[in-house]
Formats: sequence, structure tokens, C-alpha cells
Amino acid sequence: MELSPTAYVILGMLGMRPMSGYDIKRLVDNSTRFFWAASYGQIYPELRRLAGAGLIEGVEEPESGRNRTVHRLTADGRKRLREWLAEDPETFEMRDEALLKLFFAAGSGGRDAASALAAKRRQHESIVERLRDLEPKVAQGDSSFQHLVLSYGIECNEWAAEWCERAIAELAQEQRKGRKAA
Amino acid sequence: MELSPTAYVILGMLGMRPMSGYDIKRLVDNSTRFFWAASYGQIYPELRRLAGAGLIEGVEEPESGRNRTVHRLTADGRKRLREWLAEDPETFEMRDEALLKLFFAAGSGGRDAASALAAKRRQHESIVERLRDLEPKVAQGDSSFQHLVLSYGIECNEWAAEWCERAIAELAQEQRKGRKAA
DNA sequence: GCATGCATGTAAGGAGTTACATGATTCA
DNA sequence: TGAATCATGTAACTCCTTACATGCATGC
Repeated sequence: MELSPTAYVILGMLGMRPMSGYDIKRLVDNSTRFFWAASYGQIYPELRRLAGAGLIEGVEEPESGRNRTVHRLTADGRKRLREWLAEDPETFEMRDEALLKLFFAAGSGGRDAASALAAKRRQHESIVERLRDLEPKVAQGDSSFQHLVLSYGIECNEWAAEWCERAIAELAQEQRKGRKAA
Repeated sequence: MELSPTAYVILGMLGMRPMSGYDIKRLVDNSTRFFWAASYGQIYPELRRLAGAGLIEGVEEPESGRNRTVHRLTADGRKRLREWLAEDPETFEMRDEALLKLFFAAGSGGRDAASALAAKRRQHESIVERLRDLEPKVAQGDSSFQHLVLSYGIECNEWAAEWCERAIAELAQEQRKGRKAA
């Protein structure tokens, strides 16, 4: 049976430790969110499907009255996760509205380009900040690969912010030249 | 009336010159594709909606028998495009399966991590190649911002490929150390 | 005559978000 | 007592992809 992309996030998270749907959502939001998100609308139905396929199993935990189902991988589920991890990744996608605006920015004498670049720079800087806030949360017991992924996120967005900075500077210089020539 | 994301790609492309739906698709595939794609299933229905909203108008071009509708912006459409360009961009998204695998790669002694990194590197290198192939196509009459966007794509993917290279080297070094210690 | 490219479109379905609904528990 | 958090879930919707259907035109 084919599994959806979200299914693998769930299997991966449950591979770390047994968790409730709520736990999974919170962990995703505090870790993979910037390159792979998941909403309740995906998580809860998918947990059912995975349980139906025998890849995970849920244990009801009364835990002082509040009802809560903790899910964990079955042997099949763990096998499935291992297989997926060993395969070559496929999906790599970006959607960047700022680049789109930059692409179309001819015709306003550089004004739209400058504002798109400035906004894009702010976007990346704000992502860097949010990722830096996550650093202490990951720092403890987690795998070195989780740290590595976080570094990637930070460095990649720093790179992008600096690229914007350079582009803004070059654009300003060209416009000064343009004015002098005119 | 709210416009869909795809609507703005179409307005933007028609802002350059009048085009058929087929032209738009081809141009998107040869330019914005890596950060903003569009399929026929979006383009043709959206062209109708935009025409219905009075933002574009279609001109039938018999052009030696083959039927073809060339769409162009109306005054309203051009206004709408200018307004959108002046607004701050919002959407910035990534989906990167290789990072997800890296994140979950504890437990196989670095094997899954190494293969995810190698695959991610190849992905970025192949994107760089494809973007370099586009360079001559953009080089002629197009706006300097289109060149800028293409440079961004190339440099960003080069950066990512190099990051993977470094991570692979560090991982290999750690494993040598690990073996020596054991 | 046939493959390729031009050209327009639809149907079905997958993936994902948002908003809502519900209710218990904990802590100030 | 009231706000925040824990916890589960669904419905409606948007967005997008894939696959298919159709047919003309061009060039080998």
C-alpha cells in the first residue's frame, strides 16, 4: 500500500518515541515545520489509516482522567520506516512569492524590485530568528542529525538574507548610476 | 474579488506581452517553474475566471487556420497587477524530503544520513544544471530582474549542494573517529 | 504517413489548510 | 472563575497534479 507523505512524518516521529496525535503536531511545529508541516486535519485521519494498515497501534492512556491515545510503531511500521529512509528522497519544492514579484518587477523603475527584495530579506531574517529560538529545545538528547537539519535551516536562510542584501545594494548603485547618466 | 495565487502568475506573464494559455504554460516552465509552477488544469480555468472578472480579454487569432486565443491585460488587470506587485509578499514555503529523512536518520549508524545527504546534493546539482540551461534563453531582451531571479536560483542551489558536501565530509570524519575509538 | 509540436480543455483525485466543535484539566 | 493547555476530531474548502481527450499543423 502506498503511503502519503504525511504518513512518513508520523512514522518518523513515532520512531523516536510513542506519542499522541497532539504530541506529533506540537513536535512537527517545533522541528520539521519549516520544510515539512502537518495539520490536525492530516494527522488524525492518517493515524487511523496507519492503524488500519497495521503499521502503528494505539494504546489508550487514562492518565488521571484525561483521555489520550498514545500511538507506537508496530514491527511492520518500523520496517516500513526503515525502508523509506533508505530510499532516495524525491520531493523538493519551493514556493516563493517574493521571487515571483521580483521576476515581474520591470516597469516600476525598480521600486517593486526593491520592496520585494527588502520583504524577502525580512522573511528570511525572521525565519532565522524563529529557528534560533528552537536551538535550545533541540540541544539536549536529540540526534546529531536533528541538530544538522536545524543548522541547515539557519544557514540557508542566512545565506538568502545576505543575498537579498547584496542585491539591494547593487540595485541602489545602478539607480545612482542611472540618475547620474540622465 | 480575491485572486488565487495562480491568477497573479497569469497577470504577471500577460503583463510582459499578450499570450495564449499554451504560451503561458511554456514560459512558466522555462522560468518561474522552480519557485512557482502552474499546470494546464490551473491555467485554462483561471483564464476564464480572469476574463469573467474583466481583468483580461481574449482575442481569437485565426492565424492560418489553427485556433488560438491570445489574452491580454485590460486596464483593470494592469492596475490589479501593479497593486499586487507593490504589496509585501507572503508565501514562502519549502518541502524537502531529504531534510526530513536526515531528521529521522538516527538509528542506522549514519547510513541513512549519508545517503540522504548524497541524494540531496545530487538534487541541487541537477537543478543548477537545468537552470544554467535556461540562462541563454533569458539572456536577450528580458528584464534585469529576470536575470536576477535566475542567478538566485543557481546560487541558492549551489550553496545547498556545497552544504551537503561539507556535511558529508564531516559525517565521514566522525565515523573514522568513531571507529578509531572503538 | 507519422512523429512532433501547437492548442484547448476537463475529470478525478490527492494533499493540505482553516475553522469549527467539543470537552477535560491545570493553574493562577 | 477564567484563561491556557491538553486532546481529538470533522467539514468545507483551496490548490494543484495527473491523466486523458481532441484535433490541427508542420516537417521529415
